[in-house]
Amino acid sequence: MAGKRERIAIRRIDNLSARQVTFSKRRRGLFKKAEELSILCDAEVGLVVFSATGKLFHFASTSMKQVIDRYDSHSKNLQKFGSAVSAAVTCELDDGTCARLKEELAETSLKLRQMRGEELQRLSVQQLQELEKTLESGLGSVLKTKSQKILDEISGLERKRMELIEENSRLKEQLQVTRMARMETQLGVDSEIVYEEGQSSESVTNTSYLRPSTDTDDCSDTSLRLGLPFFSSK
Amino acid sequence: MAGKRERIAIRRIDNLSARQVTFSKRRRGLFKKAEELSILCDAEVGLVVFSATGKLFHFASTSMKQVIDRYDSHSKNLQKFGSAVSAAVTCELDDGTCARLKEELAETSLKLRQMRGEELQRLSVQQLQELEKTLESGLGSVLKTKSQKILDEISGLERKRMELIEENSRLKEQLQVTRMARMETQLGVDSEIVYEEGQSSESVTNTSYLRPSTDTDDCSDTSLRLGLPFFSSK
DNA sequence: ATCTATTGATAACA
DNA sequence: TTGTTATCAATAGAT
Repeated sequence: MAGKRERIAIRRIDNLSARQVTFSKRRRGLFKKAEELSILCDAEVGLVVFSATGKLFHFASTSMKQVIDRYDSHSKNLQKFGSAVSAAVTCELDDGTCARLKEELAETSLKLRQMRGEELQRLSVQQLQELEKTLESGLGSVLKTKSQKILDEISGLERKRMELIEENSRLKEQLQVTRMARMETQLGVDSEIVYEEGQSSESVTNTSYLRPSTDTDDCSDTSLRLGLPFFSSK
Repeated sequence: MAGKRERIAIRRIDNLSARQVTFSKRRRGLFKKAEELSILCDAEVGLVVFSATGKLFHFASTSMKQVIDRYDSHSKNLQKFGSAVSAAVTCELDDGTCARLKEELAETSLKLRQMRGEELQRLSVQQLQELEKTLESGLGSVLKTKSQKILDEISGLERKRMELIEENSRLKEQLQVTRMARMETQLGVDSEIVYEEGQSSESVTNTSYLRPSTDTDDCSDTSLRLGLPFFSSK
């Protein structure tokens, strides 16, 4: 049936459609792996891909802006120019703020890591106990919020479903009226027209107007019935 | 011989060294696939990865600058002013570090608050699920660490207890020897001395030397017995 | 770092 | 495009 697969050389694929197919498949795989790496290893990952046709695809574990900023700050440590004096002054003015920020960040991220279960060795049993309480209460809130969201989603969907059911009923009624009008029209013309139209019709109603007596009880439109049969209790 | 490999769940790897090993392996794989995609499908690819320890890894099929510029021009129709005042540009670059720190701090403390169960409303069910996993795994680590610490404390106390018991034995022996010597001395002097010393003694052994026959089985040092009453089975 | 049993990705085909 | 399958490639766990 399928692929007698061979290893392929890593060079541009000449065939256009094969190249496009491969692009789709490998792109998905690449993005999947990028995300997995960021989750598994707690890494910050940014990935940008432009197809040969110029279409953009991107992924960032945090945000692309953050990744790019961080990348710039890493690689631009070796870039000085022009007004070095004013730059130095400006920088020094901010040093105090920066230092404080760094400290605060260090402390906050330590707490975060500890909540994730890292670097617990230095904590006392007492502190661990407190952390445990905090985690349990946080977990409780998360579970509660999650449940609420799921319930909200369900009722939203239910509402939409009801709206669609209503609309369906309206459409069905209109359809019925239209068919009636049609039948009355037919009664006043030559029956050959029925033959011709029967040949060319592609509508979902096909030839049902030829047997109007079964129209209301043959359950022709099953899409209206999903989960809500006519005998539904109310 | 080698790997009984199991599928792994895509969630943060708790064990630090395992996480680092996986990071190395998967990072190589990811970069390889990024390059292959760019070659095979004639795509422009940019990939940036920061390890959990902050180390930077990057790949670009053309140049990172070009990729980022192209990304910006695609995603931002609201461009910044070009090359206005060089001083202003310089300032922004230097502020970059500070601004980035602020951003990072904001994000980190948001994550921390979310782990404590606050500000969960904006999260999707998916994200809540992730948070739940993280909390559960963190809680697991905390409980494990706490248990270990308690066990360590217990064995530490046990060790000290044993040391004290040993020391006690030594002291008892010395005491015995001393008494013997004393008694021998007493045989040659007035017995009144016994009375005087009995009055001034404040040692835990108090006057037990008056009844040496019970000395070896009366368990004289009660400080070692807390929670271990005399009738304790042993 | 090196080695494999396995899982995972994907080239060719439908 | 989507799905299937035979194969190749990546990699988790062990050494």
